[in-house]
Amino acid sequence: MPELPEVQTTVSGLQKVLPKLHFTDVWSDLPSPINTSQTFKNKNYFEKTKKLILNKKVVSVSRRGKNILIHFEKNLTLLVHMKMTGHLLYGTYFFDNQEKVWKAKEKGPLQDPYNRFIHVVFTLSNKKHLAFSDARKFGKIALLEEHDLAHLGPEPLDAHFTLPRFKERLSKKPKGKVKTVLMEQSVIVGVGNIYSDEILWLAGVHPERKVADITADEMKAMFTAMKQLLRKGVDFGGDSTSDYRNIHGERGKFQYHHQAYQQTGKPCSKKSCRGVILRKVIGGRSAHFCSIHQK
DNA sequence: TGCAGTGTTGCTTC
DNA sequence: CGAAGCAACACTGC
Repeated sequence: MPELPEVQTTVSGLQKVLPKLHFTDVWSDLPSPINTSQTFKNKNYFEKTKKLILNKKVVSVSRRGKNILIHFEKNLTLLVHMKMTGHLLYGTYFFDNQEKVWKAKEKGPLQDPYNRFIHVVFTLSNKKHLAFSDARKFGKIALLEEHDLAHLGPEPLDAHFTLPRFKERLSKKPKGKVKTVLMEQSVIVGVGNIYSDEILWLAGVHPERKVADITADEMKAMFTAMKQLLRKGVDFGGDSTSDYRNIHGERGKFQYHHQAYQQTGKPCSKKSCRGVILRKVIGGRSAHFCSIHQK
């Protein structure tokens, strides 16, 4: 789910609704949420954070890599990472005392089954809610700290991110397999399993090629494919192959344009290529690629 | 029915 | 130091 285009879709949605509002309450089903040490899983941390963010106006919402940043007045920022199965959902919710879960009042996409995994609910000053659902509870919600973003590579869709810079970043890991390196957030942010498969299919590069052996032409092809596919992902509102939803509970449409990801066994759709899409575990992730044209 | 597979990432191990 | 493996968790689908 959430790679750069999905996170950007969520952020774009939040940018339309959150600024100028403030949170009037925060609920969470402690101690079940959310991920590791300094997060909402810790009751003291939750209470402390709640006290800090309540009644402060949201100034803006931004994205850094796959991190969502909600900026409040007084220089306070809340970081939300959706990891595998997180969603931020905006709507009017109510707590069902019988079933002990939050439910959306609206009919429509927000009635989605993922509501039953809501673990955090922010009540907003317009009486609506921002709910965080997360089936696998890998997600992270915490106050932003300096070191959270320190290790991150450059933004691939930034206009200043050029081909020479792309080569320079990848060459930090000359011995790495190219698919793995593309997904490393310290090299470039935003690319995950789906988009890396699609980028390498379009560029015609085998996912297990060592970075040091990639030719200049191939570098250029990967760079172009990366910009093109991430933009396409944003344009289609993200990828809902699995459970990604935007803040209104609606699906993205990038999944209808996969050429490689989860296309195992299908004929390759590249013009006059006779290949078939293979699946292989590379670096612990399932990689999908054409048997012929990705060399 | 059981087990393999699922977007991420950070920690441990070699 | 870097690369690889695995754990965090819970569900879906074959």
